[in-house]
Amino acid sequence: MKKTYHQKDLKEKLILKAREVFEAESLKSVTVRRISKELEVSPMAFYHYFKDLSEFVDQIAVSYIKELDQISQEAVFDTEIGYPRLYKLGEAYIIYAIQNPKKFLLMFQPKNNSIFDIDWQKVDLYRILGQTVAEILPQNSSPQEIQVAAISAWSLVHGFAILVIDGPFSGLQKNPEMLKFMIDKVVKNISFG
Amino acid sequence: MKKTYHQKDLKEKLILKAREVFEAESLKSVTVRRISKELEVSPMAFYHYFKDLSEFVDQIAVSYIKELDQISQEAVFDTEIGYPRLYKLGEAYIIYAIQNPKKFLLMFQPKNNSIFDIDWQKVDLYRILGQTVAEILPQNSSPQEIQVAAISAWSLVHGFAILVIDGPFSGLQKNPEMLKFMIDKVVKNISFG
DNA sequence: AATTAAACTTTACAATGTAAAGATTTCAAA
DNA sequence: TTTGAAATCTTTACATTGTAAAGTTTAATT
Repeated sequence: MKKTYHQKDLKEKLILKAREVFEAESLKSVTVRRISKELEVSPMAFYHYFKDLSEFVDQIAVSYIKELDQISQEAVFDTEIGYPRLYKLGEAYIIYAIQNPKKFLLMFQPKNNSIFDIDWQKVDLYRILGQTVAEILPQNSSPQEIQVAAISAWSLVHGFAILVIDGPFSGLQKNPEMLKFMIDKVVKNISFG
Repeated sequence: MKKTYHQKDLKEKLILKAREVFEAESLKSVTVRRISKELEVSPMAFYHYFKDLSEFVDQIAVSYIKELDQISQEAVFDTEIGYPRLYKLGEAYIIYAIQNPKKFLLMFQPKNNSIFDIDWQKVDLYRILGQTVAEILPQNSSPQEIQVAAISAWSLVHGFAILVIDGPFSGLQKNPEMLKFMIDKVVKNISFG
C-alpha cells in the first residue's frame, strides 16, 4: 500500500489541476471525479477542502482575477501617469481578455446560482483603475466623480472585450490589423462625461 | 389510455416551459427530464425536436434576443432621429439588462462548448444600432466608420450593464437614484472617437 | 386499405455531485 | 513513549443527470 495519504497541499494541487484541465478543455471537464482521479485521490477528498463544486469553481475564478491583477500592475508600472497610463491599462485588459477568453469569461460569469461574492474593493485592478483615473481628474475631484469616471472607463473596455470574444463583433478576431486598430480606437475613446 | 400522443406543437411548448422554469428558477433547473415531466411527456420526446440540451439552451437564448429586439424597436420608434434616439436605445438596453439579468446573461454567455453561432447581422438590434449611429454620423461616412461608432456605443452600454449586474459595480443596484444618474451619465457618454 | 413516416415511449447505461460512515495518519499532551 | 483526538483521506451508496437503442402508436400518403 503505497497510498500517499496526507499530501498536505492537496487543496492547492486541486486548484492547479483544475486550472490545467479548464484551460486545456473547458469548464465542463472540471468535475470532482476528473480532477480527483488525475491527482490519484478519491473523489471525496475534495470535500475536505471545498464545500461543493460551485465554491471550487469560484475559487478558480478568483485565481484568474489575481492573474489579471498582476497584469494590470505591470501595465501601469512602466507607463507615465495620466492618459497614457489609463490607455495602457485599458489595452492590457482588452488584450488579456481576447487572448484568454475562457479565463476572462469565467471571472465575470456569475456561476450557477452561487452569489460569487467577490469583494471588488480588494481587487488590485479595481484600485489601480481608481488611482489611475484620479490622477487624470482635477485634484479636488470627489470620490463620486472618480467612481463615475472609473465606471465609464471600465464599462467601455469590458464591453468591447466581451462583444469581441463571443458577441456581435467576434468577426474582428479574424482581422488582426483591424482588431488592433479598434482596440486603439476604443481605448482612446475613454472619456469622462 | 388517454395519452395525448401527437400534441403537434410540442417544440414550442418545450421552449415555453423552459423559459418559465428558467425565469422562475435558474438554468440549472432547465433539464430535459424536468421540462418533459412538466409537459407530461417522456424525456425522450425532447430529442425528436432538439439535438441535445446545448442546442435547446441556445434556442432559448435566441428567444430572448428576439425579446430584446422587440424592445429596441419600441425604444427607437417614438424617439426623434439623432442623439436622442441613440440615447434612448442605449437606455432601453441597459434597463432591460438590469431588470432581466438572467435573460440578458444567457444571451451573451457562450454556452458550454457549443459555438452558439448567432448571425448577428440578422438581429434587429444590430441593424437598428447601425442605422441609428449612421443617422448621426456625416452623410458620407463609410461602412467602416459606422461600424466603429456602433462598436463604441454598444461596448459602453453593454459593459456597463454587465458590470452592474454582477460585477464590480453591482452595488449601484442598491441605490436606484444613483443608478439612474449613472445610466444617464453613461448613455450620454457615448462618443465616436 | 396498406404502407410509410412522424411522434412518442420504454428500457438501459454511464457519468455526475455528494451524503454517510469508516480508515489511516499526524501530532500534541500525558 | 503512550494515548487519544483531530486532520486527512477512502469506501460504499444513491439520486439525478444526458442520451443511446429499440420499440410502439398515431398520422399522412398512396
